[in-house]
Amino acid sequence: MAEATIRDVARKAELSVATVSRALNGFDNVSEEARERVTQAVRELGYVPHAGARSLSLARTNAIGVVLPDLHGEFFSEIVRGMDREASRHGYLLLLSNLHGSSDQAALALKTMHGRVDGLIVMAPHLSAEDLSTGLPPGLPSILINTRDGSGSRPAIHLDNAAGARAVADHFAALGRRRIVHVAGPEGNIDADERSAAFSEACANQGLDCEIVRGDFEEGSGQRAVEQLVERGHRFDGLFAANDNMAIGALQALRSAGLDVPRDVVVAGFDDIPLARHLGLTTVRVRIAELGERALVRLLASIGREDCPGDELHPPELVVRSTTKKN
Amino acid sequence: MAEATIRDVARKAELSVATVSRALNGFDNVSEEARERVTQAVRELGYVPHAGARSLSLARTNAIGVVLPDLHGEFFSEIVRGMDREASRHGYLLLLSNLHGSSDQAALALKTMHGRVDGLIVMAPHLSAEDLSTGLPPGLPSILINTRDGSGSRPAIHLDNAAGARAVADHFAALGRRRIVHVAGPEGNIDADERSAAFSEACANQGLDCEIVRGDFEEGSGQRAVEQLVERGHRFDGLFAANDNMAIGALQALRSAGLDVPRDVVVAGFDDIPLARHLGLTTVRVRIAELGERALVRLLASIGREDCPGDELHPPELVVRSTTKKN
DNA sequence: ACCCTCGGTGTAACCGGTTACATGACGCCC
DNA sequence: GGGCGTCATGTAACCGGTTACACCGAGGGT
Repeated sequence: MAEATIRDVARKAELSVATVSRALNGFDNVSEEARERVTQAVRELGYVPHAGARSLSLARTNAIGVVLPDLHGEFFSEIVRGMDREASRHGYLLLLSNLHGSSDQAALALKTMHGRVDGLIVMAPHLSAEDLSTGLPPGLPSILINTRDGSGSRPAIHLDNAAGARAVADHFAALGRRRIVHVAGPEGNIDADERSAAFSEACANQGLDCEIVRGDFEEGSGQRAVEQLVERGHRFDGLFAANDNMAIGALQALRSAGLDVPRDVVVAGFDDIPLARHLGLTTVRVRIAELGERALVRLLASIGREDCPGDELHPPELVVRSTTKKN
Repeated sequence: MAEATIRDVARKAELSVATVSRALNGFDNVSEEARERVTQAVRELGYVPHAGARSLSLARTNAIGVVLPDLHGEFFSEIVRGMDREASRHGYLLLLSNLHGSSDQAALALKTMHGRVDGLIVMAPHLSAEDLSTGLPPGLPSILINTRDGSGSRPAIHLDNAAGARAVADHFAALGRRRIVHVAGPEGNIDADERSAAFSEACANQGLDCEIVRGDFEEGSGQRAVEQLVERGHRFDGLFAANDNMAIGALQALRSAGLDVPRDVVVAGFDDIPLARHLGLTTVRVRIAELGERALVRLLASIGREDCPGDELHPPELVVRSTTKKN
């Protein structure tokens, strides 16, 4: 039983494909009788329209491409959830592509989307502006999230990493902490870079001593960072990790080393993943799902008519919990 | 600048579309010179092949449809991650569709996939076998996860909910607990139903007293369940929630009520989300990502050649942590 | 010199839908 | 009865690729 096509339906209903197509799409210039015969034939044949073919002739796919880096769990799940919520509200599907790895692979992933989607959401904190502009199919509406883009010519959404980092430095200063450690994210990642640059600047402004060690956004790297600091006898009374994952690893290591949080060391993270709330971790809240939702809204707008390109800066918000609360 | 098509490339390179197509796809019966001219023209025009059109003529999309219910965060993220890992290894993209809501909507979502994907992964614990068989496009390879399917005629993967639930009951019995509460998931959800049925049967076998209250898989419902039990003075020394989310809510409520875990009440959940490890929650480990990975592997197999339909049962594993550890 | 093979190329049909345009039937009005 | 508008329907081109098949020229064997 080969798949039935619209021509099979037309034959069975003794009508032309045009009429069948019109009937299926609810046009009003179709007689009641024809409509009847069509639904009958559809039922008998078990016909299901071929979405791919439809897209081709309509030049419209009702799908949005989502290109994400290989993300730490919570963040990924939340941002996709936000996008999905908005997408399904408007009858769009999400086509997912994780670009693990090299920029060649990234360019390929972007090209693969052409002709499959009506628009593209790209989040690639580790790609250069150049990789991006060569990779992005021209003429395909797209929106960038937390991505380097010199041009400013495309719609983009950025997280205000600097504001978040400053809030943490100010908070530490207000608590009277002076010797701070910052566990940064991987070099070249734009979020990591912005957070670390803004944080050390803010520390300098507040007269805080700030030591930077490098991590990779994974829990284990936060843990190792603290272990090494303790081992070489570095003293500090405040720790800011560039994301919650690393902060959580750091927490464990601090406690293993017999240091009390928040008495001996105050700890803060970044992102506000659900786990942070449960562990009482002070952090910078990002409202990830909203970010995804907003990206989709703007993308749909720019698919509809020409939408103003331009950056949009999402303000984060410091959430103080027990890892920095004086008691 | 309208999008360049393969015919534009052919014109510019002064070749036929056939030769261009062959050159682009790396056939070996193309002269070196022609190949050269094609790459040149492609560069000048900024040509990117139209994946949708390609799919139509090849009858192959290199995409897998994933239909999931509206999932609690961790689970969603993990299972998609597993699928994605395997998919991108084989050059497939994932087309996501969350079927929030009614079974009409579900049927629609399934149909929308026809002609866009080479295969379908469906996880719909709340759909009846009937809804499914009417909704699934025939002729499209598919695999079901944790889904009611009377027929057994399709490839399917099931979680051994019963074994997991029994393991918890046995564990509680071994700890000497007698008065047990089970916070079940939403009625009609196959996972919820299987867990609750197996658990109460196992309790009966072990001579345990088991009270069942209903939740909805969300954290808040676990919390409320405990609050109500405490309020009406129900005494119990063991609690098994049908998932970790609810177990976590229950934990909070127990502590607020001044009950000590594990001394007064032992608590266990189901799923082993990352949070469970951090909170020391005893639970039934599901290896969610592996489940997703495995689904994809089997689906690809059944796309290739005819693959044996049939169930596959994934054994879960009890992980004992501090919420039930005698100290 | 002839035939055959073979490698490179082009023409046109095809995938499964949509839709501009043509057609033909019908009713209405003068 | 002729002209016209309206409505349901059909024919065929089109979306942007792939590919079966035809074609052509060159080289080799006898």
